[in-house]
Amino acid sequence: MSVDASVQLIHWYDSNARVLPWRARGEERPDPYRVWLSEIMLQQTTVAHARPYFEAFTRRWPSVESLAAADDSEIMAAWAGLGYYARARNLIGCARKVADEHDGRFPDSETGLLKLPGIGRYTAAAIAAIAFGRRAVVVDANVERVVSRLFAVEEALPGARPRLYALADAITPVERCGDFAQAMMDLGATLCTPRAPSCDACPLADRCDARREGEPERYPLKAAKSVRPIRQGNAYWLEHDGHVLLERRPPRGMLGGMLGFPTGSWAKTVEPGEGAPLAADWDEAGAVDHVFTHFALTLRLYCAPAASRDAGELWWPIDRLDEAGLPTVFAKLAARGTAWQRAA
DNA sequence: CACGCGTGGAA
DNA sequence: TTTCCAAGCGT
Repeated sequence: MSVDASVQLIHWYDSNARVLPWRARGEERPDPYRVWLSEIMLQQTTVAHARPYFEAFTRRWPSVESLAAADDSEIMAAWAGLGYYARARNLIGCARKVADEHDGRFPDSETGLLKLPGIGRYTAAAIAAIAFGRRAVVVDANVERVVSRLFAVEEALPGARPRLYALADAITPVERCGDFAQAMMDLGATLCTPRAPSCDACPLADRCDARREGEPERYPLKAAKSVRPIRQGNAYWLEHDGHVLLERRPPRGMLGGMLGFPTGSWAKTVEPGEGAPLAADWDEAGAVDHVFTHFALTLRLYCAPAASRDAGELWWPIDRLDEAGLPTVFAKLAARGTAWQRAA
């Protein structure tokens, strides 16, 4: 594929680009803060899922300085439901570093951006290209799919990554590099899709080796993946005077830094009632199932009234649990606990 | 470099 | 119902 093919793709993008809230309109350069925020939210996340979060964040925190000044707990709660919570912790660290050490301006080079928490190779390249017009090789899962099809790459992921990167590098132009990157991603998201790609509408169909072979859906080849293990555990709903006991989870690990109900251990098999925060007449209130990336979890819920509330503990008003910013698995438990409370 | 790390929509 | 997967990063 020659450079004029990238021009061809950008031409397609000029009339087919998706309208997205973080994209600048017309000639103006997009706001680096909004580009950064969108790129973090979009990591492993669909546009449809990220969009309302982006709208809420930018309305509440219109600048990196305002975000840097916000409380951790407010930002974590606003992120609740978006998943991969390390992104939110790194988002906070990055905003404060930019505000405190870079005078509120994002670095305009890949190497500068790479020094910031939560910004890896893809995101640094994307921000450099989209926000600052730099020539950068932007390779995400969309680009890997498009490139693997264009050149019918027979090597499987993840081993093919260096080869796909080199191929992407070879077709990346200097001019309008940010638009080229977004064009590749829009192409992957709308036409060159994982299943049933719309080759008939593709601006690069006449240059696509996979299309020529007749099985574009076969690419990218992927290594076989392992089975997802199943774990179980217990969760505890302790109630007093219209409040329920929550705890802030440790800053690292599963759901790190988020609020949740006390739980015992999560393991292949867990005894009923294991890990209770205190001795009580626990009432069994059913169970919830939840599937994470690398394991499936069943949590049994135990409910009991508490004799008192200790200072230093986090007791949340039950009728305002929807404002607590609970990760989805705990939001499911909250629904069961609320049902138990109403029944009692 | 392999693994840990969420979620919800589509087929 | 199950499987796949979506603008990856940190360790």
